[in-house]
Amino acid sequence: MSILPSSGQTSPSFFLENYLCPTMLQISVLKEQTARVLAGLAKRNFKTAEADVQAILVLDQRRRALQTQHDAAQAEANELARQIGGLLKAGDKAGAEALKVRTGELKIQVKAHADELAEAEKQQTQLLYKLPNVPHESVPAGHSADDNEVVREGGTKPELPAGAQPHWELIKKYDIVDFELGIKITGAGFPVYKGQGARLQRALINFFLDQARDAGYTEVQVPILVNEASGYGTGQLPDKEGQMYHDAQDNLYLIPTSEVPITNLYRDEIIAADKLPVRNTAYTPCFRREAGSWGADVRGLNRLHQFDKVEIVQITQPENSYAAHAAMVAHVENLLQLLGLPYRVLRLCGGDMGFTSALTYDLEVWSAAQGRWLEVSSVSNFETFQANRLKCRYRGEGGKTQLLHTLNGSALALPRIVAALLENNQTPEGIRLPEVLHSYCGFGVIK
RNA sequence: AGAGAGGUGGCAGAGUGGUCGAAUGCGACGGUUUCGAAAACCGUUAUACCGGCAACGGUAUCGGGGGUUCGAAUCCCCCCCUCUCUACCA
Repeated sequence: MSILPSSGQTSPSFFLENYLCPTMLQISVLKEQTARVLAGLAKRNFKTAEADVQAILVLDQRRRALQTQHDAAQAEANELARQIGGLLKAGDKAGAEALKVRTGELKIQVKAHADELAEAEKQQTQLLYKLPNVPHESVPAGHSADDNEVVREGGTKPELPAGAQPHWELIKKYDIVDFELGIKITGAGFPVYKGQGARLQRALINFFLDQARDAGYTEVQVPILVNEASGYGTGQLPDKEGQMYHDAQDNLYLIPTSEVPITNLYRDEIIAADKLPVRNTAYTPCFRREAGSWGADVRGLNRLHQFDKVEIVQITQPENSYAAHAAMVAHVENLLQLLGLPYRVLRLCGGDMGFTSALTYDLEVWSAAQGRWLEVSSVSNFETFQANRLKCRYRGEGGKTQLLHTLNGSALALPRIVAALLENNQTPEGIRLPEVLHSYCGFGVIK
């Protein structure tokens, strides 16, 4: 059965009502590793885990029993239809009519079984949708960002000169980002970059893409509008509908991250073993409605509706995914080191981790003038959680298809990097950019 | 946006009510042959679910959903998508 339509647009309710089997966690995992699942969900403070898992397993048993019955009845009906065909060919009309009696009964049975089966599957699916991914064993328990674990820090926090300013003052001083203009033509959260500001954006994008390419990632350029199936594939739908800009006329969504189009490239694919691991990178603008966010934390470039980001994505065999994950974190760390930004690496606790992730490291840079850490990257391993929906598989031992692991990370998101670069490197003579950017920018100092 | 054509296995492409999960070709894989390779020949080559330790058996799937029928790739209805021409346009 197909989780997603092989082609085409679908009505908004397609996935919820027509179910099929869009499981997120695999039933087999729930069944065989119940204790691990429950312990993991506890780290996420997921209160109803035990009852939900129980209910899913009971429904699963029921579902399978129903399918066995359904299949048996259907098999009998198929056999009778064959016989009727033979009889009619032989001219035995009476014999055919006699068999049709039984066939009529079976038809009713099959219909009843099919309805029950669909209902059981629907219920099961709805419960499965509620369950977040099971955290990796290294994930600490916790309720909020305060419980995240600082894994390590790098770089040195700068001593700022007297009269140092936050980036929202600096961008005015050097006239490189204009929020007022953005408000005029679009709205709040859509800045206009000007002059050296615009060139810095372009430089960072190129720098990040080149670094990713050097690290073995293949650059792709993807659409920034995606269809509904893609939203479901990576898990933005049905949950985070309100976070995405939506074009109702064509039922397309503006991507919140290029994770969505890049990962969906591999939707419904069985990837040949010699093509693994998949390593892709892309630059795209990203769009987030960020409904309901407000306050001092969102000043300046800290939080925007549109921002630029270079993303790295890997798709690996299960046994390799955590090594890949570590390599991705190291890649991002290296970027921050090259940029000379003080940073720290956090292992997110169960309560702060995204719904679909099994393990997430956040990388934060020190924003000297604001005196706070800013998240600039989030590197996650989704294990099979996304792949299960995407039907992204490879052929493993004995030719059996197996789900792959999907991973992604920001490498990097620009606005907060820009904020930190501006604040940390401010001098009376201007903003001294790190060496690696000079050739990309065509200048070394913003003034 | 207007008009038309079409959606079948990895690809191409037959198939208009019955043993069709689907001819044929290409590709891929295995074998024969060869010192080796090519060619030729032989064979294999979809996915998901259910049952089974397994061998294997069953069910479903010919864009999606519904209907007619004992039986649907094939007939009917609705929807989606793609292509071509026109219009528009970087």
